[in-house]
Amino acid sequence: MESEVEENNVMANMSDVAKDAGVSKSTVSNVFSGKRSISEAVRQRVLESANRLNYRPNYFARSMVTKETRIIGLVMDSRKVKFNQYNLSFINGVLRECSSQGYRLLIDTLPSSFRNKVTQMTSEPVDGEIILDPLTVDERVEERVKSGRLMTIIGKPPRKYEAALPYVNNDNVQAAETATSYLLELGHRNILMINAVKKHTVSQDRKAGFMLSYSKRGLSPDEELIVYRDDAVSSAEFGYRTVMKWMEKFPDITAVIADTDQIALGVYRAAMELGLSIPDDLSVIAFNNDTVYPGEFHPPLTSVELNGEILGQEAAKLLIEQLVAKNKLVKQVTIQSRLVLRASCGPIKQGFPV
Amino acid sequence: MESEVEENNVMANMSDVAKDAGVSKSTVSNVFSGKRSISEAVRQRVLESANRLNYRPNYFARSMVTKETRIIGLVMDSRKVKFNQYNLSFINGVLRECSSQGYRLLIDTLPSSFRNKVTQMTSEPVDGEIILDPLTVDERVEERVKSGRLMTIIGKPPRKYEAALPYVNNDNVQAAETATSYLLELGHRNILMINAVKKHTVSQDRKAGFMLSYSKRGLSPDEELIVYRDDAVSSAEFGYRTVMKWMEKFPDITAVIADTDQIALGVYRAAMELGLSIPDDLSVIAFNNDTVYPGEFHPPLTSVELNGEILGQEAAKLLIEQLVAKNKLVKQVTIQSRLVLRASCGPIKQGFPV
DNA sequence: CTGTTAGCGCATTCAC
DNA sequence: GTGAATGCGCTAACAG
Repeated sequence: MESEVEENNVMANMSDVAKDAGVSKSTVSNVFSGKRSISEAVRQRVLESANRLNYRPNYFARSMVTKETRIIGLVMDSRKVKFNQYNLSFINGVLRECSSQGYRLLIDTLPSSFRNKVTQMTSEPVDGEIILDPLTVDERVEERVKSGRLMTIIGKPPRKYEAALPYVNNDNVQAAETATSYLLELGHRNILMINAVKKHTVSQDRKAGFMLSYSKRGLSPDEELIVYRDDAVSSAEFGYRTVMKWMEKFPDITAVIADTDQIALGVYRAAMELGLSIPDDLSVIAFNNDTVYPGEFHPPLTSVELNGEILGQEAAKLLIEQLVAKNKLVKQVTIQSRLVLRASCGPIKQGFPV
Repeated sequence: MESEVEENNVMANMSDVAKDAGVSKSTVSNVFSGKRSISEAVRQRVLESANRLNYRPNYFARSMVTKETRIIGLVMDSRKVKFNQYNLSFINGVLRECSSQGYRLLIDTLPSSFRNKVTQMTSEPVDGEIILDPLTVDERVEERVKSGRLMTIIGKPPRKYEAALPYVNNDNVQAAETATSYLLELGHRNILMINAVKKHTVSQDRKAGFMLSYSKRGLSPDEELIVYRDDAVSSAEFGYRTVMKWMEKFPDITAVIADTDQIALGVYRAAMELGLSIPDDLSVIAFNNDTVYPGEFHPPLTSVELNGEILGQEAAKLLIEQLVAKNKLVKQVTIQSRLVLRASCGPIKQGFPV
């Protein structure tokens, strides 16, 4: 009993197994690495010994000589130490790809205060990294470019590196255009666009798509109907207040495009309070950020699926491609969004002013 | 130019730095490990050389000799390859603790089909692990106990190891009792309890807390008012349908306890449709699973905060304690839930039957 | 306070 | 097919 426990704690190494199986170390090595074929008899003998001794090749010793870790790093925004729900969909996508290609995922969230201490200044134990929430000027990217580390960015990379770094991103112009066009086709003309925060580039892209959709039809929107989210109140509250306020000033609004699910939550409440039926009196579309499931709205929310998971998966795929190619291949992937029709949009009411 | 790029790609090692700074390898080692004090002059000289050569100590080489990785593994349920939003709060908690103690987090999600291939059978590059979503009989735990690996479990551990393994868990009995007592104190007697799925142990604990609260007051609930969630429809839909159905059969229901935020979403909709005002006609409490922010309900949802983040943080803390102590210390942490009063509950209407 | 030496556990030349 | 050396980059004992 005692000794059993003892054995478990002291990890056997390759020599132990070689000795036990009566073969040389390199034979054991080849059994586990599969690099050279070993006779089935010997193979079995080695595997048995290994099993009996509870042996597994040491991850680090192997990595040290092969110079690869088969670990991918996920680098989050260091200003916050928290993933949000949209990040979660990226992660799940990354995870799916890693899992299918045999990579592990390391969350890199050590504050720079830590990393800059001399005793913490180590190389990262990863083959490459995925950068989340890139900034227009991003020192994480800067630092990695300088030391020649491999990476892929999710989102729009720092302008400086836009042509030099691989990234995956949504086509935000197209996303907004898709939503807008759908509503225009239904006959809506006065569409309230509750946009992202103004300082994020995504809001500019969305505005562009919105405008583009109108102008392609020889129309032009009332720019007063584009309102930017502000951070002061919660998303739902902002959606609610905006609709309440704008509907009063522009009573001929017949449709709303909402930046996120949560905003749509507020839009729904405002509609309810104003006695507006969705979709009969008001059509609603949201850019889906996987926060509230569209099916949990009533009526189910028509949305532009941003596909966070796909983005994450593509990012992982792109990074692993680089690792295998062992050079920095610069490839940019744009994911088109898809409009998923549910029940929150309808044609404009007959007799309404157009 | 050329050579600059070249230098970046070929990682310098300790000997290079030692040579460049004119000192021995061990001096360089000590500068970076901080194990022995080095004269400031030499220290600076070494740091400069390191900086110039873009040197950082190799993570794996260090780990190989120190026998510690300063990496914690997060082991998810291998049947699914996806984190849900409740998992996310655990992760954020774990991350916060890791970040403050200088540990990295490795997501372990490789399918066992992969891990069982001989060429993939390596030791895990972690010092210890946190197990998510434990099952009543869990082979992940089984396997780790056998090989003597350190771990901490979030949730209720397999019965077999309940006394032998460290874990952190909510006090689900207390959580349900708190919610129920609050409503009973407000005068409610007919409380609809929309419970978790029956096969999960949590639903039994919640039922126990519910019953306990009544019996402490010499009351006893109508057990028909305890209904278990089923997986057939979405959470919100289930909440909606249940309230619609039960209110018809038991029109004297004046309060609802909902298993999750999403269910509460459906409860709110049902109330709206039945013309019931919250909280005047119907009080609502939910166990908060961080899915929809309570403030995004209208009126804001009173809830029992399950504190997923705290759970995650405590789990990490517990695991790191073990790592430092270098032995399996068995300690179990129970987190009490807190009732957060918002605006969805009120006293029972006067004149109502009690 | 600094330098020398010997491994950590493995993969990878080579010979056989 | 198999086995004996060499070294990956580092830390930890030494000795000076």
